[in-house]
Amino acid sequence: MASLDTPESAAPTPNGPIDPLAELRLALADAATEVRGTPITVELRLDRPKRSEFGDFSSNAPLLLSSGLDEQPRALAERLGAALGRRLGPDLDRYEVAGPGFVNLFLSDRFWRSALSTIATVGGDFGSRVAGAGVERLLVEFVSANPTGPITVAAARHAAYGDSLCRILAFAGHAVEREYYVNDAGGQIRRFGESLAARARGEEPPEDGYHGAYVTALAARIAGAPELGPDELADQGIELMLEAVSATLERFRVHFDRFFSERSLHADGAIERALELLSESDHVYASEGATWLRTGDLGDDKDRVLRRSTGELTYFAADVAYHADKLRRGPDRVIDVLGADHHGYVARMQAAWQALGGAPGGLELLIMQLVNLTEAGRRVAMSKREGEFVTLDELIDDIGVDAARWFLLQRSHDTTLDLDLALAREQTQENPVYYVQYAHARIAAILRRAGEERRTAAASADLAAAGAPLHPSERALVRRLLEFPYEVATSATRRAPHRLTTYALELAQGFSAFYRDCRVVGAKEEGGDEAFRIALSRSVQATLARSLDLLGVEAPEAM
RNA sequence: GCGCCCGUAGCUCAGUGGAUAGAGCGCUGCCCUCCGGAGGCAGAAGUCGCAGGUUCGAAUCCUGCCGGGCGCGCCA
Repeated sequence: MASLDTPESAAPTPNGPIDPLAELRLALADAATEVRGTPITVELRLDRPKRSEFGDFSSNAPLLLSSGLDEQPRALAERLGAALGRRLGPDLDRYEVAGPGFVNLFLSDRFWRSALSTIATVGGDFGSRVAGAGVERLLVEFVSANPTGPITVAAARHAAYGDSLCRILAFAGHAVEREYYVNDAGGQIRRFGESLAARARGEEPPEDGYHGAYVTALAARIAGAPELGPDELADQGIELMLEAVSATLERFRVHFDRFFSERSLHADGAIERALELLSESDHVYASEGATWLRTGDLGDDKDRVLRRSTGELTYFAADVAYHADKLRRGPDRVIDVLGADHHGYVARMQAAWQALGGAPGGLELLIMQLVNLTEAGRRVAMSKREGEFVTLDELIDDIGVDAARWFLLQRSHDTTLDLDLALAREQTQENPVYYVQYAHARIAAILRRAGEERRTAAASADLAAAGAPLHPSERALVRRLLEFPYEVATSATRRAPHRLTTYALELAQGFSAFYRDCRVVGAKEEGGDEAFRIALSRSVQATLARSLDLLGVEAPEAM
């Protein structure tokens, strides 16, 4: 059963009734306080019942509130329903007490009309939050793929997820900065340079080097490559690779505010400064010729090396310095999106964060699981070393940006994902992304057909005024719209963009049912309310467009 | 061996304490004088991995097993 409660951080804004459902929840809490006689401490929710005979909304509040009281849940439910009825007045048709102690609410047309009126007034901002408690300044790092090769499908999932998450967080009212950490230092860069040097001379790269065909092509683009040394080649190769990566990401509608270079941390002494800082707080010690961070005392399995016995700094040392930099910039929260192969890294990074003086919970490490591409049951292998992989550019060429983003976002980030290329390639009803886009385009066609005059009339009509009785499909569709603010808030707090693919699909289906049952243009002929239906269609269109925008998918006017 | 993630319909997966567990694909059967048929409707299909526990109530929380993926460097 879908829960319609609002997460704590998504309290209704003080500047107006932009969320009718939140108002309903407030009325419920108010009524519960009256019935109980003392302020309530438990979180009360309004659920969406699975069966229509259980009402438009359902609450289990009596079951929760009766604990510790003498009163039976059903008796409490009866009093709660009555108290709620006094608050909602004509917005409530009736309530029923059911099961072990649920109170089921049946709202009136007056409620639905008034709710749509509110949604239509808010327009494209419906579901967004511009103020209120819980707004944070967030620094989100994602992708951060090594600049030694093209963006792969695995990194593409990170890109789609991180970007969509940022869009959602921003829409939910947070201030978001997006950052890409460029691993342009260390052993792999040396191997990259050596591989370029070998290819430039027409030789095979070293055993542990990079063997992809793109390395040869890259070497060919560097002027005078055969005469250059590995370091110089690596420098130029990384520069070219980063340009390509950035272009691919922009093509994928993913934009970063900053590319943060690992090498710059070495160059400007930031790592040394971070080490000094940690030494002052006694988190660092020397042993076996190396310098260690005492992560074992802070939840990690063991201590970790910052400076090798050879004198070289580790990748970890640079990352610690990077996070010291993030911390110094003062965001309320730092979010890193990491690959599944980095989950062993989480404990030491959290330990380092603590050692740096970061607030508990101030660093959030999200682990992305892997992507498998399937094509007619066959799995497409991906290994950057062997050069046998599908790049994001190839994926986009194959199935398009919209399908690629939708399918990569469709599943929870912590589950492995199978992407069926054959299905994603379909431009028919079998493909959910086209289904949703089709619904959007169809509404656009209907509104075009309605014409300027009817649209203007609908825009200026008093939607909340009494009118023709609403069809069940109309009420169901308004209710689906009302869930949008909750879905946005939940997607944000749970870092779960995939919820919006489900929501968009359900909203599109709700519109299809409405379209089947109710004429929009010419509604009067069947006793319907044309202005209401036009406004409803517009609101659905706007909410579909917003949902797709948060996913980074286009909402076409025509297909 | 230890750690993280996962196990829900034939397939891919939603569903982080509520009533008879859902969607998409696939399958079966219907519906185009009707605002976009690139669509819609109906149906078949499930021991929610297994076993205990907590609870008025568990796919959901706890414990133990089983199965799969990924990790466990003075690599990045």
